[in-house]
Amino acid sequence: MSNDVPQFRYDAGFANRMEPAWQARWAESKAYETPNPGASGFDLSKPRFYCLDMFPYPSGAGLHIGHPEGYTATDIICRYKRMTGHNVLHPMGWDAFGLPAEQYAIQTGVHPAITTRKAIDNFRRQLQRFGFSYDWSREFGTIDDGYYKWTQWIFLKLYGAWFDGEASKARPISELVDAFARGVRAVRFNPRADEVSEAERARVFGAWSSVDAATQRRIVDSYRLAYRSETTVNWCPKLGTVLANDEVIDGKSERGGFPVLRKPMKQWMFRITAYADRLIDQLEELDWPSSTKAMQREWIGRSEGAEIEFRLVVETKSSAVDVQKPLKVFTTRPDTLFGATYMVVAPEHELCSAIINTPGSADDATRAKLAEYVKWARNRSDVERQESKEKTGAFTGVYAINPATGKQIPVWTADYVMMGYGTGAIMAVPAHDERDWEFAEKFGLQIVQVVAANDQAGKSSDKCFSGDGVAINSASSDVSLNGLPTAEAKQKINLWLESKQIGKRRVNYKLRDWTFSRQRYWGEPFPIVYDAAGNAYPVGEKTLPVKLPELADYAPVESDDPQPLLAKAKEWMHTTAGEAGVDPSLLAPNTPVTRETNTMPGSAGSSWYAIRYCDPRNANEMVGREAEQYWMGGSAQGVDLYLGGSEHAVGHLLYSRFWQNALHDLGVVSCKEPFRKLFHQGLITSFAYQRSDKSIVPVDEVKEVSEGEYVEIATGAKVTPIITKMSKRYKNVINPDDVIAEFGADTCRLYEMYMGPLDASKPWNPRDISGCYRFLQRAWRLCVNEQTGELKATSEVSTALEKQLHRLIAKVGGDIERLAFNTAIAAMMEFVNAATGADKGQGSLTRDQVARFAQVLAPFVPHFAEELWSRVASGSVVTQTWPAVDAKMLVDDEIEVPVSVNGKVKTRIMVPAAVAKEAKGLESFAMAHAEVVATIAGKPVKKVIAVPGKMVNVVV
RNA sequence: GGCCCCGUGGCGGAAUGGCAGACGCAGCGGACUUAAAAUCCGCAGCCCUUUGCUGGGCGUCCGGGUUCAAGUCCCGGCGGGGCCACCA
Repeated sequence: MSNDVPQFRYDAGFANRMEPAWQARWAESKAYETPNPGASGFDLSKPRFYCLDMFPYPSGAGLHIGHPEGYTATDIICRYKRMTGHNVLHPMGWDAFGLPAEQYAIQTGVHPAITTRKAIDNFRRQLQRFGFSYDWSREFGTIDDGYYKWTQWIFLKLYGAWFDGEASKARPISELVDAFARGVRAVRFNPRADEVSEAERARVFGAWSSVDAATQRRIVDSYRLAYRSETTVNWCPKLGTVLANDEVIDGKSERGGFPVLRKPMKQWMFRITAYADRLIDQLEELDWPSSTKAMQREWIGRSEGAEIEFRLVVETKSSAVDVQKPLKVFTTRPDTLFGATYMVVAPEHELCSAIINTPGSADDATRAKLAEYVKWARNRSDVERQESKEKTGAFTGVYAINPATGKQIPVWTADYVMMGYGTGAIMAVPAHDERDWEFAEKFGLQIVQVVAANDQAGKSSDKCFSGDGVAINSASSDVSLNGLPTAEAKQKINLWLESKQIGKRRVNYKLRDWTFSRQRYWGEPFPIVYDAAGNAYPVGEKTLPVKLPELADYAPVESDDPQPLLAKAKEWMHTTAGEAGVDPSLLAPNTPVTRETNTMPGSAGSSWYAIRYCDPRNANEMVGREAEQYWMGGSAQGVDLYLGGSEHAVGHLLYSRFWQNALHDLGVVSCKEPFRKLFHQGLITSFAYQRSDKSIVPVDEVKEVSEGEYVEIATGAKVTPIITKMSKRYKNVINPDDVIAEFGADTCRLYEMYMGPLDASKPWNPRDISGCYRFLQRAWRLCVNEQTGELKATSEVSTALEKQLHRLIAKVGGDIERLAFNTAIAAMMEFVNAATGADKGQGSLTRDQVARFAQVLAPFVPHFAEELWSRVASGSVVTQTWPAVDAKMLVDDEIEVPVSVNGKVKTRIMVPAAVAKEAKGLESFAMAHAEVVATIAGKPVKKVIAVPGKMVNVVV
């Protein structure tokens, strides 16, 4: 380090001194705080811009280099929007309840309330060091009781509502009770409230007041949007909790990768399935990546088909298996009914247990084998199921009658049929379904072809054909499908089934209701208490929040018998109805009650935080009406830009939409969809090295022996550089703190935006970052004297540079709008290169040009821009108006137009701009041009295409 | 296996159907310097040709097609990535 480094050189030391200083000034002047409608300083005439980052989960490890990628992008847009006259809402907060924090606490032995607060403080410090323009006055965490109070309130709101299938919207539960009481048959109820049979519904209509209270309660409860149900759930013994479907990846827990079993348990559920159609249909209106929309559509998995009833025949004479009760199946191919040669029920299907538990329902040997298979299938984990798709199964001993052919067909059980989808039973058509075909081949079951492929009918009978074609072998005395194309055959058979009352059209969904209970400690308690009989009562709104009790021991006990942790907080758990604020007309205040001891999942708090930011300090409402309508309502509904990773495509992004829709139905919020525009930033990857056996060597165990040649230090063996996810194991994790120390925050921000398109996954290259660093140094030297720190400005205006500056302003503005930050930065570099080239020592930009250049830089490198601005004008650059573009400055007098012959560029000619902007003029100008004439060399011209302002193509 | 996205120099990447390779990294040459670093100026897809100015050919994974014109649109392969995956 020599001491002749100029005092005002732009380097890391300089950046690290001045950046925190500007951050302090911004905080002091509340530069980024946004008033709400009605507050002083609020200007209703400005358009709004609500820009939200997916808030982070504050982990002990601190910020990852991927975080600032999205945050820098939104920061640039927000800064630009402020400069172009918008009211910008740009908040930040913490998604802080949930498994990872609890697991970290268990590992470290420190309470999650402490570790989480510490992690939040560290995250906030790191984010602020980047100079992001968040409105910190709106900050909150999902663990704040002032926030989770309203999470609980929303739970109660949805608990107190049901889904009216007729109106396709949620309504207060009181309206359902009214409808029952008045016997209004016109009200069609949620078709998936399966716990109440048609018969029972018919019975209570018009006789509601004479139905006993317990039955009333059971019926009403079965309609609620939040309900308790005994269903098969994902149980993870190692984590000691139940998990939602999106938290289970390939049969293992998303957190920790532990095995997950399926287990029947009584759980709080959300009836998200009621919204399946709306969640699909409303995707149309959203400006979202098409891949994410596709993922949501597939996750919801709507499919149309028919439900068909098969009469059962029990060979042995036993009444134990109810032969009156037909076996229902769902199929998307009712047209193949004539080819249904056997049936399969899931091992968990009630038919299996009925046969196993009833001696004589089938012969003893068959029953024994069935019992053995069902037991085996139940203990088989999802991982095992996915590893081997070899078909397994057992005969149940009973037969069914194919209603089309009238033939007896065997009923089997096999774990390739899922209990959770459709009715848990299928009709098997081995000729036209690959799975059925495999199963039939293995167990020697009959295969009957009933659809012929359109192109070569009947040729491929040795293999299964699952496409559409023409029905064959499908006729009885009653109905014939022969000769009909698949679509028509479906229609005809559906009509026939309906006329015989043995089937009906039906839509099925893969989407399951949202499992909402967790047996963990670190989450929101449910606002629910139970009486001695186990009936649930909502806690009174006035007593919210139900605070999470202090608990010293929150470690899970690995077990197959789920026990909620909050049951350990005995004093908290046992209370009275009055204490819990239960409506005294339901329970007398002195009635002893126990609190629900499950907690809500991590996804609860994140399902509505976008709404709360509109009005985060409101103690009386979850959100004030005026604030919500201004920031999220109106013609452009929802958050104007929501940015985050694509890993939340079906979890968080679906749950949020569900809550938003339901809250909208209930009149709590004015907008139906939470996120009008969504964008995913790409993954930042890193370099690592691979041995010849594909194993990966940590970066610190490798050295470069020559250009592009790397060896493993320990062995001297050659290794190949590869691009991979950052991982502690590979020692290729980039820490933002280190990058800032080496280059400053502005350079780090700039590089992350310069790496490539925002949505692309791209590798971090430590070499490339110096390009951005050098750019800032060049720009600095262009405008500032490094020795004195004073502005370097000329008084001579260069028209060329002035034009280029206007182009830059237009280009950068347009690129920001389309989130193309890399090309915006490239344009700035070009500008600096041109201006540096014109610099004869005293600068080439005027004071006014430096000012506008600083304004263009401000969204990207705000500290740098402030530092520059402070040398040309007073005030802060971040509150300036975006510089104007003069359209006249964007055009040249003459433009260069390429002339090609037969599509190949042969020459370039200069054309007056006025001539070039019109096809005819351009054509005649070009054809008269000496160079063009020479190029054509007298060949006969067949055709000339002149594209105004672009090019001329001569066809000879 | 199904669906979606992608394939451009040594590398990251530019390019509303209209001049392929902007900008940056790495590289090369020059200036400044005793020297190096830094900085500034310049060169730079590949191949052939010319002493040189130059001239020519081939080029966006491969093969077809549409078009006056294709990296871009269509069809068929190959390769990479993501998501889903026994959903009847």
